[in-house]
Formats: sequence, C-alpha cells, structure tokens
Amino acid sequence: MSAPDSAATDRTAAHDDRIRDLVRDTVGSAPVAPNRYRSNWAGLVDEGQVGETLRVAGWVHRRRDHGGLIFVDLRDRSGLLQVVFDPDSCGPEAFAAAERLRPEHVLSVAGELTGRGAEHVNPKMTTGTVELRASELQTLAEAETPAFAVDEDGPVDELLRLKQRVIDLRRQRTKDAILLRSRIVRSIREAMDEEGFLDIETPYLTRSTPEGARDFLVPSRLQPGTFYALPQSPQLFKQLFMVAGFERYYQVVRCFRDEDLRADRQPEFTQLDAELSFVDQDDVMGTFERVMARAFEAGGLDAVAPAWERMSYDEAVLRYGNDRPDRRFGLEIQELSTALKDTEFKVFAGTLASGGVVRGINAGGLTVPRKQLDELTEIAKKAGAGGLVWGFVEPDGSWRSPIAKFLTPEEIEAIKTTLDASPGDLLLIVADKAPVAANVLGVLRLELADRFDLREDRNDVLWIVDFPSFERSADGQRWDAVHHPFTQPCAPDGSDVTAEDLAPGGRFGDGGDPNSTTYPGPGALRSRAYDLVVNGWEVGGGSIRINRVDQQQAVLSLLGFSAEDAQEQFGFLLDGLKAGAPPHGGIAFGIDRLAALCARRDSLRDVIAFPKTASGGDPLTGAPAPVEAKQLGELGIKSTVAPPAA
RNA sequence: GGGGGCGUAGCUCAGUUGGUUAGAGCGCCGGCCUGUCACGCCGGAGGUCGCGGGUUCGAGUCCCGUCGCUCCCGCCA
Repeated sequence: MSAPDSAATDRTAAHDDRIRDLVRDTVGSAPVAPNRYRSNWAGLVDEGQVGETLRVAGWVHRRRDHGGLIFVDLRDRSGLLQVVFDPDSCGPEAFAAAERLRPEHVLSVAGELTGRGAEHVNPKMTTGTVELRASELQTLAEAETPAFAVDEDGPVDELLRLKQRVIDLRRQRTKDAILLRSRIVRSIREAMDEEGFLDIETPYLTRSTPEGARDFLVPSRLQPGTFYALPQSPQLFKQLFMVAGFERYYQVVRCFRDEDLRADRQPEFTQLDAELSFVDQDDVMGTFERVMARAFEAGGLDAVAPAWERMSYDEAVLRYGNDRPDRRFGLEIQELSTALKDTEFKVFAGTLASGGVVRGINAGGLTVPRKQLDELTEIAKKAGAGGLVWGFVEPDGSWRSPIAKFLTPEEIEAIKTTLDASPGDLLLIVADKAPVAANVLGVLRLELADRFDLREDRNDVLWIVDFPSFERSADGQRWDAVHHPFTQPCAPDGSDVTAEDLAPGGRFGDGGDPNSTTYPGPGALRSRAYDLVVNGWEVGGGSIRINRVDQQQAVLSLLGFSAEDAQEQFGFLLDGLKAGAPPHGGIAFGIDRLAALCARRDSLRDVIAFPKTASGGDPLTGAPAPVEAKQLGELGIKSTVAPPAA
C-alpha cells in the first residue's frame, strides 16, 4: 500500500512545485518602484545583477546563526533571498541587530548582490546562485513566535490554520493556492474583456425568490418586518441586462446559499457570471471554451484544447451513473436488460417486468476480498439498491456468484459478453428502477476508483448537454425545473416549443403519457442547457433562456405558479420580457472550484483566503456572533433562541 | 436532522492489558560556533491528556454526556 501512497505524494509535490513556478509571475509585470524600503523583489534577483547595490524588504523566513556569521532567508511575495550578515561588511551595530532577528520579524536590508561561488550554490532555491551581502539593516517590526512554522508545509490542524489565518497564508502551499486563484481570475478578466463583455455590478441586497436553495436574509431597518435576501446568483438581473441591450455582460461575483457545507460547497462562493444576446447554445459554449482554455492555462491545468467533447445527459447517466462523469478511469456501466430479458431469476425478472433495468460494471481484475464485497454491498444499499449481485469469472470461464445457480449458461455467457469479461474479472450487477440502478452503480464506480487509486493522471473536460427540462418533485405531486425556471425548453428533437405546447392539453403540457409521441407531457422536454464537467466536478453550467413572455408564463404555470404568484414573485422579469427581450443565454462558472481543481486541492477552503468551517463559522472573526439587543430592536427582530454561552 | 473519523507539550505525533514521575521529533529560551541553507554542538523550560460526569484501590486508556473540527447522507432551482 505504501507504493501508491508515495507515488501520489510525489505527484502532489511535483504539482506544488509547478504551481510555485507559475505564480512567481504574479509580481513579474510590476517591478518595485524603489523607495526607502526596497528596490527589488527578493525572489526575482538573478546573476545578471551581481555587483549591484540593492535593497530588499520582507520577513525573516529562516535564520542560521554561526556566531560570527549570520544567514537570513528573507521572504517577500516573490520568494526567498539569502542575506549574509558579516561584521566585516555590515559593521557591529547591524550585526548585533541581526543577532536579535527571529522568524517573521520584518526587515529592510541593503547590500551588494554577490555570486555564491560554485561550492555554495543552493540548487533548491530560485535565487540560490546569489546572495545579498548586507551593509545595512532596519528591523521594521518584530513578531511573536508563530503557533506553527511558516517555513514548513506540513500538516497543521485546520481549525488552528483558520484561527491563525495570517500565519497560514504566509506558508508556501497556502499562499500559492491564493496566488494561483488570482492568476486564474486575471486571465478570465483579460479573456472576457477581449470577448467584448462589460463588467457591470448587480445588487447584493435583493429580494427572496422561492425554489432553489435557502436564502440568507437581511432584515430591513427602514421597512421593519421585511427582508432583503442575498443573491444565490444574479440570474434575473443579468437577463434584464440583455433586455436593456448590453448584449454581453459578465461579473466575478459573490453568491450566497444557506445550505449545509461540504468540502466542495461554501455558503458564500464566487462565480464568473455571464450572459450574451442573440446567441444560441453553440455560441455560448464556443465562447466559453475559449475563455476557459485561457483559465485552465493560467491555472496550469493541462486539458485538450477546445472544442471539448459533448455528451448527452442520458448517456452520462447510463454510462457513469450521474451527470458529472469522471472519465479518468474505466468501469463503465453497461445495460444488461436485453441480455437478460427472458431470465427466470425472480429478482431480475421481477425488476424487468415492472419497468426496471439490470445494469452492471466490470470491475476488472481487482482483488476484492469478501469483506470488501460486503462493504460494497452496504454502500450499494445506502445508495438506494435492494442489494448487490457480484460474480467472479473463474479461470475456466465459469461464474462464481451467489446467483450463478439461478441463471442459465446462456444468460451468464450474455452477461460476460456484454461486460466484456475475462477470467479473473469481478462483475457487479444491480437490478432496480433505472435512476436507482444508475445512481448505485455510479457510486460504486467512484468508490472503487477511490479504494484502488484507479484514476489516470490527466484532466478530463467535457460538456454535458440535452438535460431534461423538468422532473417530478420528490413527493411526485409537482414538476420541478432541473436547471431553473428561466431555461428554454425544447422538443426531444431539439426543435422549438411554443407556449401552447406547454399549456395543459398541449403536446408537452401536464398529464401527458411519456410513451406517447404526440402527447408525451413535460417529462419529455429537453432544455437548452449545458454543464462543464472537469474531472468529475461540475465547474460551470448555463442555458439559453426564455425570451418570450408567453412561454415564460407557461413554464411558471407548469411549475405550479398561479398567474398572480408569478407576477408577485417574478413580475420584474416578466415585465422585462414584455419590453422586448432578445434571444439570450449565459453561463456561470465556480471560481473556487476552478481554482481548487487547478491547485489540486480537495477542499475549497484551500483556495479561499478566509473560508468558513463545516458549521458555517469563521474561526478568525468568530462570526456568526450574537448582537446587541439594541441592534435587534432597531430591526424589529426578536430571537426565539438564546445566544450560545460565550 | 442522521452516520463515520479525530481531539495528549507551541506544532506534528507515540502512549502496550487500566498501574510508579505522560514521552519523541520539531519549535522556543540560554550558551558555543565565520559558509550555512531543515546549519551543527551543549543545556533548559514547557502538560486542565477538549470539557463534564461515572466505573475503579488506581483512568490519557473503560462507560455516559457534551463541545469543537472533519468526511459523508439528507439538503444544495
């Protein structure tokens, strides 16, 4: 087990080095304007400047005191430079001051840049061929000993890292992730500017809209009893920009959702949000293939140049079990229903008779002991399956499986053929309703990839398209929008649908028969929506919007809004559409996720300067915190819960 | 709301079947050291074993509760 672990560690270290090299240029285009503190970036001096008198400023990264000679590695944003304090060149006063230096003290040093000589070169340091021979030292500030070492990237308790975020942000690995993020955002802004987008701001204090995630609410003082909501996205505002005629809008904008956190979910997160007019789906996707290719390049994420592959939602769910496939490993899901259509094995036959499916994956020659098979079965059950069928293909081609005796040799042969099974392969099979079988096998697929470290060391980028427009709500009583209610639906063949088609009794109106070609109901509608998936992460998504008010009203009606409710909650959008809206569409990308992908971090907290913990708190500031009764009074607010004891 | 993991020195961790005074590395403090770069050598300080309760002659270790962090499910148009 140690071999793959150390290989993964080596890959991580190599990638960290790569990022460090990439982000050095975040200062490169801005030379220091010489002043009393410094004349140069410490990490960017080179042999060409040997003999020059320079001044650098920064923090004491490390100090090596040899008694009569002191070495200080001085750190600024650009990197490290070794400074040598020798009484012969700096004099006794500066030398005494250098003896008092401690890690993280802040200093400004002047001296002559000298070559190190072959025997003293440090190849591990970017500036390892030179050093600054100090002639003058100013200690600008002293520092308390940090709670953990700035000069090491080793593990530190994350709560402590967040409480002492200033110290953590000085550490190479933490700092590089933030610098890489900045580099990515800069490349995006440059690309968006070149594509003709306008950066226009939208309000953070807005109104709450139903559906979607829970809103963060802000009580109004001037209008007691009413509340603003922080935006989950600027969706409707950017559509109004299109109505207004700005044609190409973008914003790097904070969005808010009051839901439980995950490693890949923060309550406030940043999106590249954009909208374009007079475009169709291909226009939007093409534009953002160019923009994202720039962002990936800036982030050091090697991906095949655009245009990226496209896959339908249905195909993704069938082959990978979800709509954000990770294709860096095999284990694709196969349909076995046809091969087993005449089986007499009750579990499979019963599932097929009730409209379910039998699907399986070939886990290949993985060595999975019985204990792990039991664990996989538990995982399958937790994901919704009634059970998990497993089978080993023996060297003679026969099948070893708890259900082998219930299947005919022909059926076993058909399964082996469909799953392309060879001796030694482990086959996993699930029989259930199609969505359940897809989900279970998708979960198992990812579990196997985690357990056996199956992912190839490459990046996989693809678009998912042809989403369904609507799906039954969890309680089965309503239709919910899969993307959002402003997404333009289309017929299964991609053609336009009218408001009449969506109305009760229309082709795609409520009450249709999914099996009918003339009256299939809302479930048959596709949407002009698209998601960008990278390495199994959804990093962006968007759609062509509805630009005609009758169609928008029909969709809202289908979703269960009365005309009055629709006007009350979305009147400003509907009125906007009445003002003459161009065909338009847009997209949004999660900047935090992009940065985490490029930096290869598992958690968004690593690419956010001041993130929240899993319980939504900020250990640095102590937010959220109780407020004075007076503040609540001014807002007309009374808490029903006592604040937690301090 | 539910399930799993973690919590011992400033940091990272070890701590056996419940048994004497709870250890290591790094860091910190003091001393020595003119070519180190994770400098080296010598010496020293530093502990509410997250918190509360219980079992026991005896608890870092076992039990119950609680807090915090973390991963996942639910949730996230």
